[in-house]
Amino acid sequence: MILSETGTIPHMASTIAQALLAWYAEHARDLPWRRQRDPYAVWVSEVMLQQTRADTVVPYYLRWMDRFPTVEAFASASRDEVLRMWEGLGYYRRAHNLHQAAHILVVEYDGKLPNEVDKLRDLPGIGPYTAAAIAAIAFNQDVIAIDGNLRRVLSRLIDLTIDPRSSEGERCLRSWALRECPSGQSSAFNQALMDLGAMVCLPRTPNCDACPLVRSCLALKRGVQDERPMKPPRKQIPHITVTAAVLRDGEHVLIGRRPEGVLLGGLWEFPGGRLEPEETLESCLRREIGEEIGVEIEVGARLGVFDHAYTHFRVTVHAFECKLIRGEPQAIDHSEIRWVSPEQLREYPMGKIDRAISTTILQATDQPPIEG
DNA sequence: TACGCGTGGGT
DNA sequence: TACCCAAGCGT
Repeated sequence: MILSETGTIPHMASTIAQALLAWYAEHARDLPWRRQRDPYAVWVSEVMLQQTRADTVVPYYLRWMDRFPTVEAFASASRDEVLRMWEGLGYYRRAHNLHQAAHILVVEYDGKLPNEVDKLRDLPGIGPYTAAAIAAIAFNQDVIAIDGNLRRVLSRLIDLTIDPRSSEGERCLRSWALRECPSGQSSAFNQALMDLGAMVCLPRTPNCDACPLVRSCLALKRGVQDERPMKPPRKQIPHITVTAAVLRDGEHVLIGRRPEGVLLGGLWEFPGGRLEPEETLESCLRREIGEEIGVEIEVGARLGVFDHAYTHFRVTVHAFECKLIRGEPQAIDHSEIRWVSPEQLREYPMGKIDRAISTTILQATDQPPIEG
């Protein structure tokens, strides 16, 4: 037997890797981005999958690849169309960075993704995980892409007693996985661990009976599988109250585009803002519209109340019909403002709450004639 | 290192 | 209800 330079036996998979890959060959999820190995498709899917479940991504991915089948097709699309295709997926900076990176690929790489981790890592929106995932899945490079699934699966397998998100914890997981990964099979190896985490080694009540690695799992052996991975305590999230103005001028309503880099950056919204202590909803809205849009308004009927939970805070939005009293609207806090008809609202990418307000406006506008 | 950045499903 | 948490990245 010839040993490689590192002293390991080449192409000799460990017992764990063999069991894992055999399980994967039989149980791999049939996901649309797995039906080919186009690096562009792998890239798009990986970015969509950041902090997002596969079931959620599937319809977005299919629509995306249908509309933007190549890097060039995507790069030449408008910002608003890209955001509309992304609307509902969240973390909108991902769409912005994806678009930026597409332009770089067209100009510097002939529209092709590089196969090296370091070059991938330089593209906007591609961090350590996504760079490794593309290198492994699309190019079969011997790297480990550590995501939430791998953190959980590997933490249990080796019974890691420290936070796997810490640099020390991640180093442990990576070096262990790299030793186990059969050279040249990183694509299947990485995806097998992800599928194991997504289907069997679940966050709560893992289905150890169905696990191909049940005999190797140290946490199970010690009965601490429910306490892995170790996680730091969470902080409480605040709940804020916000007002929003549906400012009308004849048939049109006013919307503004949020600047890039903030919450819901690049998306359109109904202007308004946070309720300060001792303020009424009405005075809050008059103040906010004065500050943001530079006009005086009269606050009319309440259009609706909308609740939403973001990752770091919870919000209740009170939307009001409003009329212009004095002044010409200006884009002060917004990058752009526009008067649009209710029907045009659907063309403007929006977050969850403003889309709900839009829908309420449209329902009030398009009230079909009552039959009978 | 810690935090801001969305949304939806599960319990 | 309220909380958890999911194929992370950028600063």
